[in-house]
Amino acid sequence: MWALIKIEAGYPFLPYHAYLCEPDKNATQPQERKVMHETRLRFPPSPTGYLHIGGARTALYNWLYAKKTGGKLVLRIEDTDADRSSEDSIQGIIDGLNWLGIDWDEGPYFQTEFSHEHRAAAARLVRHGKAYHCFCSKEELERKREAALKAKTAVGYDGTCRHLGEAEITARHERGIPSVIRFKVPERHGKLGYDDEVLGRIESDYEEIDDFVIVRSNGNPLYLLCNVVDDIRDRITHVVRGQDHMTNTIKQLLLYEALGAPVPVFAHMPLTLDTKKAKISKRSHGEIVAVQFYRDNGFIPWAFNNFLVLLGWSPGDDREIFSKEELIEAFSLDRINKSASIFNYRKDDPKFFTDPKAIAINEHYLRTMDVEALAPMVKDVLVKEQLWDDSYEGERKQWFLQTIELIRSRFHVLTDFTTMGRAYFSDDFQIEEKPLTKNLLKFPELQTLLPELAERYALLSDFSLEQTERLARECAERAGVKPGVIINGMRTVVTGQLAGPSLFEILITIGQQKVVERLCRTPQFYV
RNA sequence: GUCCCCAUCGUCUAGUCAGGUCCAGGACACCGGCCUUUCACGCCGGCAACACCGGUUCAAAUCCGGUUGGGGACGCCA
Repeated sequence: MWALIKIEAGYPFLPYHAYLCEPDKNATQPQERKVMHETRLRFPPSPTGYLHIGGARTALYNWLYAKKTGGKLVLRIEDTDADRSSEDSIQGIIDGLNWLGIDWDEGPYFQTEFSHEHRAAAARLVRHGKAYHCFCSKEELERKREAALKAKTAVGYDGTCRHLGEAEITARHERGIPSVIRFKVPERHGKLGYDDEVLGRIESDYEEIDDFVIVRSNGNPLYLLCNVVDDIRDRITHVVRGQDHMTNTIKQLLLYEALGAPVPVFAHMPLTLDTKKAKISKRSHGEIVAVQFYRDNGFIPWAFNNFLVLLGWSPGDDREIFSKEELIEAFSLDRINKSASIFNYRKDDPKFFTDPKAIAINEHYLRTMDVEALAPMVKDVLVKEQLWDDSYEGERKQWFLQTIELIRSRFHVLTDFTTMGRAYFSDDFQIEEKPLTKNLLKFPELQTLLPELAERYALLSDFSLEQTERLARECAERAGVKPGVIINGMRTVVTGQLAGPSLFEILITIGQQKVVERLCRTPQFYV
């Protein structure tokens, strides 16, 4: 069981380390022998919308630390607010985590399934005089709050019901006056605090802490309480969450104490802000902060994780690209940054649809990862656009892999295979405006030259790099134009693109028959 | 208004705890060059920051104090 070993002077709590120790009867100084229990972390999203990048990053950090320490990650859906929770968002969150490849060892648990425990805990606190019924009405409280705000004085509960007598409480209950349960913050002087793994020592004056509500008037327990009760039950050893929870942590410390439970290690990660330095949220930023958006826009899952982890953490050296194993190895809580980072997405930027660094990291993986590993991801986007052919996994597998290899260095996201790379997988593709005018319309002679060249290509028994290039250059020479005119004209007609790989490589890849057909179609673009 | 947290290039950051090796390193973005049938990749180069003031010290991005700025919390939301 838990052993309480070391008391830190001046604080009513044991430092967390103490709770992670097992007593050693033989040791003379048992506090020096720290036997760590299995680390247990949790990701507790509230199902009020899709998974957004802040949540994903929190999940990632928890997951990484669990993996690093050989511990467990618990997924717990905090659905205590029935009004705002939805089945859809539960599924959305799970889908998002699955896509990212963040797996969990236990759960998903649902907070509502444990409400009896939360109520029992609240009842126990009341019984022990550590919480009390408060009969102040919402309106009254709101009025006081407004007044305090207006008078520019402290905003917070004034303790009206804190000292109500037994008889008075019973009387009010009998009269049917609704009440909430408030936690009774101990009357102590001095400070309350904990050692944050990221921020260091965090302290707060007891006087600053208001008696907070733990159970609503309808009997439903609130987050502050549920969260602690669940963490105790789930034996959570490390709480890694955003800095927006810092004031909650102070209050929850009191709850742990009142419930007689060991305090976990806390690590508060910096928040991710938008380009105007406001906290990112689903409501004000929409799809650009949704994990799903990155899935749908051709991101490689691990590349996205790699980007996210760098938003507020660094390994201490110059490395930025990590394999899963490397990242787990390199990750640590104490190298998490203290200051908030900005998610530098560029709204309406024609070149970058999100943070340029995210795209850069994605490109890196897209261009360097093993083609065999990339192929299934390319398959997914092709399937979605009805460009997939089963032979790409059968007799044309080599062709498929080589084609990916040929075209990927120009791509940024997976969906580029279906847009810029469309002509490799389908005859139904558009000629882009720019190459049309620049490479085709500008040279009317191509209307006859390209079909002529097509005829020669059709007769070629050896449709090779050397032969296709030789005939193209001969064609240019006969017509008295620069080879580039022929080459870029062909690129345009064959791929629809202004830029691409070496043209003759393209021809071989697309194949003799299709190349001939496409070259013959040249005149139709001039009408 | 109160409390808490934070502060290095445009952005992500290294360096801060153990002051000198930092007229501050890397990445992305941007600009230029090389390569080239195009575009990209790649390679080479460039631009660009210690918020401010004071103190401690032989020496401060680094330690201390203050100022300013930014963020967060202050709910019968999570």
